Amino acid sequence: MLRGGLLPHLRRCPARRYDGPVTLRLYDTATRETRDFVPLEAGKVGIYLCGLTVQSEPHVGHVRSAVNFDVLRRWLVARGYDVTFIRNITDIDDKILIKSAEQGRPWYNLAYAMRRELDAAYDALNVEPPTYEPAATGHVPEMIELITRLITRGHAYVAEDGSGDVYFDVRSWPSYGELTHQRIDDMEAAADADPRGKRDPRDFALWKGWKKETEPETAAWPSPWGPGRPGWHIECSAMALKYLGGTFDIHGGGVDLRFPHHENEQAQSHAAGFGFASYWMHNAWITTAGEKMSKSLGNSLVVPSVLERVRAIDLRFYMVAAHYRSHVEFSFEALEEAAAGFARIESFLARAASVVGTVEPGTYCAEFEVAMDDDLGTPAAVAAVYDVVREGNKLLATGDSPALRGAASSVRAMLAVLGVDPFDPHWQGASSRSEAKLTAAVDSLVSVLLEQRSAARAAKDFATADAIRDQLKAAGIELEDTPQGPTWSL
RNA sequence: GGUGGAGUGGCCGAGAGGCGAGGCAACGGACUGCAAAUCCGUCUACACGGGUUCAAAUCCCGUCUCCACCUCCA
Repeated sequence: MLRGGLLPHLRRCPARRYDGPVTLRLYDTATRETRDFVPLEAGKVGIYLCGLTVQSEPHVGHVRSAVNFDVLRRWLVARGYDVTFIRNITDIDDKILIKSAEQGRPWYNLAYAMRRELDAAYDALNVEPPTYEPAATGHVPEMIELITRLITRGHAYVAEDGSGDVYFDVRSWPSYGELTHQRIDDMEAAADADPRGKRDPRDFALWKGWKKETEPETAAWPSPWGPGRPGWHIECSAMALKYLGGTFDIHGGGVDLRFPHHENEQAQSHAAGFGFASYWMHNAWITTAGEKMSKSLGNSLVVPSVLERVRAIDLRFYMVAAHYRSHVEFSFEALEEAAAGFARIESFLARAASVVGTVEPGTYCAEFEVAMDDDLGTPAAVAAVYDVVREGNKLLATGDSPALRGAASSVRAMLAVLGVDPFDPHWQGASSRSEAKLTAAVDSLVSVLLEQRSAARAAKDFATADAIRDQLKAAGIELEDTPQGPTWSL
């Protein structure tokens, strides 16, 4: 399992001996501590991540969650685990119904369109597709079964107001509030909310009866309590239990989901007799102007807009360079700084490739492994990458060597865990065929100028040589003189 | 009212009792015809006030400011 220590020539990433077995430690929101990760079944990990409610275009905050958990998944796989990764889609809910009505189109049309937008955003950021992505509307029978089970066990009841709603009875479950360490009596009762046949104002809906006057018939499913649709919380419980079993390893989502969503999921799942999640992980926000993104105007921060200004790989690097439990104050300035830093890593790999050819991803350096094992310490992991890049840059001066190959392959391996390996076909394939043709055309034109410049330099006609360089620079092309000759980049 | 999180150098961002995180920017040096890139070096900070300790950014007490959740928002 231990794969570090194969790069003894690297000063800051030396071979290192561990005192004990390699152990991944994760911060568990439920216990509020970083503890050893022990899977329920050796060698296997089941993860359930709350995906999105597909009601509008995804913004960078949404994809941060996906990126963070994608890194978790990649690291678990790197550690040899067989990972089952389930991320759901909530494709029916109040907001979808309201927005689609406003837009004058069927709710399922809006949900599907936004789902495609979301898929595109995930793909743009190199978030690997989950093992399976269940949609809520495809699992109504499972939800009905779970609700029935809760009613039978005395933890849920049909509303007495004839609405067809079914509620979870929080007073029947003494440990309600356990996940977020709150007492029921301390919770702010939904202010002046219409009790709608609830026994306690904190009871939450498992099933929502169809409202004939305002809701389309297509948004109602038959059930023992009349036509209606599932509540949000029961959806995730039902899908997690179906695909991961009664107990599974990790349940993730954004911090805002801790309450009520995850609290409710846990309560109803436990009340139904299941062990549910062993670890709860929550990623922090990307904020703008100090506020959560959904409160901001947001339009400029939807993923496609952001990607008009920066490359997707730079955006992902920016997200991964911060710890997943830390607030990130989003700004294009900071993003561009991160991109400048990432360019140095890329530039090393490109120059190394020109010397030793393409190297396959190799071993991680020990510091990287230690950092990742410590609750996915990506900031320290990135620092370890920079250490190897620095050593690699020094090695470049001496030409081809096993050490240089080792450094390049190590950098690739570490970047791959973070999902930002520039040689990953995912990023390579981003450019279109016409772009490739364009690049080839520019290259042949630039080559002509470079030959002229070389001739001028050879003749010590530096005025001409510099004029050519300035001309190219004005066209947005930077030159770099290397031992192997001049190279250009945009 | 209840429950969490945050305040770090010019900027971004780690760390969490001692052993210079890292990056960006800037400046100096090496290299270069000059640049660029690269390498070496410089810039030593932790909201405020107390306290504990041989030692505090880190622990304790208090204060200020900000954010999130308690509304079906990642």
